[in-house]
Amino acid sequence: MTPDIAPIPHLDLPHPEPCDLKLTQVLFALSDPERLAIVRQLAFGPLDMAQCHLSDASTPKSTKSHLMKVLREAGIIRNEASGRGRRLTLRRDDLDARFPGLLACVLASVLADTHDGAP
Amino acid sequence: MTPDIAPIPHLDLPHPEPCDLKLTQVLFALSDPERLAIVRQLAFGPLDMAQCHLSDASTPKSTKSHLMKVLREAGIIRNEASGRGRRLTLRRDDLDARFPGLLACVLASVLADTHDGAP
DNA sequence: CCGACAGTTCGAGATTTTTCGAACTTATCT
DNA sequence: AGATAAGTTCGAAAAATCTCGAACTGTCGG
Repeated sequence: MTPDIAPIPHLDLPHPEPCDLKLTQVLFALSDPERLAIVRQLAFGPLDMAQCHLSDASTPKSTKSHLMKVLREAGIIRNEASGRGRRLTLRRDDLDARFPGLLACVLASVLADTHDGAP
Repeated sequence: MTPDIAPIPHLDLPHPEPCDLKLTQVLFALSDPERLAIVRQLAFGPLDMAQCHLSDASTPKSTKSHLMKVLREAGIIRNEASGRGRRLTLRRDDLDARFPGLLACVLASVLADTHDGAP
């Protein structure tokens, strides 16, 4: 058998078009604390994946990768190859075009939650 | 044994306090198409549960009840006994106090989605 | 009071998500 | 080239959700 159309490695991953973003999918992606924390970190600008931390630093790479996948497939973040690693960017404009104000007030609420645990 | 504090039937169900609303829980509750459709119907005012329709009219009562429970426990709707049935109300003010603007733009996006299926 | 409504709760099975290790790919460094 | 670092993908097990029937509670009409 011919190897066919080449398996294509995992460089440029698929990202949904702005018009294809689904509200329910976006809300679902944001409904997980860990993913929401990732979005919060990206609110201040793009980040290399290695610089983007999870609440538990000992979480396996595959789990982190999966969290990113859910966010990417929902159209919330862009995940591009950059050198040896990956650069993560919040798709602010695309989200705002499709769901005006949504990201802004989610971020406002998240950031207002003054990272406190116990007084 | 004494019957104790009376098992309490399913009249007044528990509703979270405004300050106890969790953003992730709210987003999760809204992330389901069926639940979002319910919220859309309540956007124009309270409704008796019997008047609140699901996409599939043949869905069992217990399933409908469960959808309402998720919305109620997230603090999105109020579910009060009213005569033989139940009255559902969107907790607009409470949601807006805790997550300013969130419900508004979710509703705006949902309502903009001009209930069309196929052209 | 009895029966028809209207809904909630419980439990079990079905479906979906999450988690994590192993194998693999690419880029950088020596 | 070989080694290492950084991630993705795959598969399977674990955990969370959903779906639905059965049993139950309360209300309203006769």
